[in-house]
Amino acid sequence: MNIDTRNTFQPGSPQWWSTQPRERNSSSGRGRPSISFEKIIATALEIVNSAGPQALNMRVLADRLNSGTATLYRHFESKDEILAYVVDRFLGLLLEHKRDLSNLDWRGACFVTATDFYHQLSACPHIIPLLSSQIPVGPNALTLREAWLSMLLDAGFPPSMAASVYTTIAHYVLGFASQLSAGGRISQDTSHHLSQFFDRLDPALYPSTVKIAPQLSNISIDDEFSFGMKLIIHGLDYELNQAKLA
Amino acid sequence: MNIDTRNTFQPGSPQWWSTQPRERNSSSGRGRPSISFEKIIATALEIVNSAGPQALNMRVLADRLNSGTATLYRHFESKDEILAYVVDRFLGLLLEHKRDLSNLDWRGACFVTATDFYHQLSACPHIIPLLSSQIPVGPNALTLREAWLSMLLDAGFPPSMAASVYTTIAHYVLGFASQLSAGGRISQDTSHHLSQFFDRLDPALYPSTVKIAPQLSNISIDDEFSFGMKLIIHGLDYELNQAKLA
DNA sequence: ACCTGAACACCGTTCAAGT
DNA sequence: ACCTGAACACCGTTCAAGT
Repeated sequence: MNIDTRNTFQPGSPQWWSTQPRERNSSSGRGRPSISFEKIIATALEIVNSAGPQALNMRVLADRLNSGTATLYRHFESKDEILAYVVDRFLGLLLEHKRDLSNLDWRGACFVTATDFYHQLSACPHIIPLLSSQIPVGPNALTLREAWLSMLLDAGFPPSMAASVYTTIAHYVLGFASQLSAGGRISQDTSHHLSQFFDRLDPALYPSTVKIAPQLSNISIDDEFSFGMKLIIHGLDYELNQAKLA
Repeated sequence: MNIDTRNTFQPGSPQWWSTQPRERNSSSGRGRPSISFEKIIATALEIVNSAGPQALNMRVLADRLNSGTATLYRHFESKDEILAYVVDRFLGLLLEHKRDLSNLDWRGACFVTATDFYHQLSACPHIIPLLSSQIPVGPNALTLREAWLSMLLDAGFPPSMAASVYTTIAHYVLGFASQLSAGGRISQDTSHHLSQFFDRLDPALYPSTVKIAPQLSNISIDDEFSFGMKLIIHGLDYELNQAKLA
């Protein structure tokens, strides 16, 4: 736990992103910096992915780059800015692995896209807390959002509904992933402990919890994810028909 | 941003909770401590609610209690333990304000319970990041889970499905609330900035995003929440019928 | 001009001294 | 026995000195 928000990230004033890809001093002729923008972010993402956000501190990052902490501040305003770029680079992975959705209807496309997002998050659980603490507005985030929204518009959702659908699904995936990261730090060990904990509860006090204890902790989290996504898509189907009738 | 997880909370081994309400040295006759367990948690919750988790540090908390930091460690093992109790105390508010659901069917009960939870989170947005970073297993968390699960079982959901439904809705509410807290730090100001940011995007690059920009940032977040909850409940209705037929 | 070691400020935690 | 000021370890950030 231990959420530290000393330097509050202001998602509403995304001061680090321009609407055009920012030209960083990556190889600007004379006086080229010894470490590049890209190299810093790549290294930071490596550290986060392998050891979690708490393992990323400016000293470790600088050391890994054979540099000093102060040098990092020549490239980035703050650690938060670095983390924002790390998140966007992670979202870039989704773009790279994007599947062909052209022969799926919107139901299939929603399911596949959400599931791919979820699986990518499962593969990089350490990214999840970072994603919940900011509204991603980097270039890759924008591209992903655009793809989602245009798919929904093409499927015939009215604009106001497309926005709601996008929000609903995004929140569902993120909410699911959040608990994944909370429970997933040492997941094999953890779920066993959790299951034991629920089993040991007094059945007189918590009859339903005890009854469902095996399901609560042993069911495949992936199956639970699919279950909820199907619920949402089914509900969407209904709403879309209502909207078309109106 | 700036997620600090130095002292990782282990949700699977909830070492601080017993299955019976723990008897703390609140007024144990002789040698009573100058500050009580309850007083510490109440003060910590006040600080978190009014100024956010980042404002809660051991020095501030000790000062507010006219004590020293070391004294806090006579009552709690760590700051994380304090935060876990803060979360459970927050969940206690939900129990206090619980509405009578007896004349609602499960659809209404789901909707009302999820919405009340969501509203309580909106009223205490600073609690949200704490909730996503742990699986609550305190006494109030257990009582709430029990109420949910027994309601679902009573409604005729088979046990395995009740667990999935509980998980789905919990994740949805939390995912929604997460973005609320990410975007909600200075929400009135923030949503204006976000909307400006989306408006200024190049329509050639992000046509759908620009088209939906007003919806994306201006739509009432409460309406979006209701929309998604209705989707889920509608989907549940379908699944429950399927299960009953099988 | 660019880089960076060293310092500063801050915070969780512990310890030894005080009552 | 209980409390707590002071110290320790750690980390984000800055600054002044070095090249």
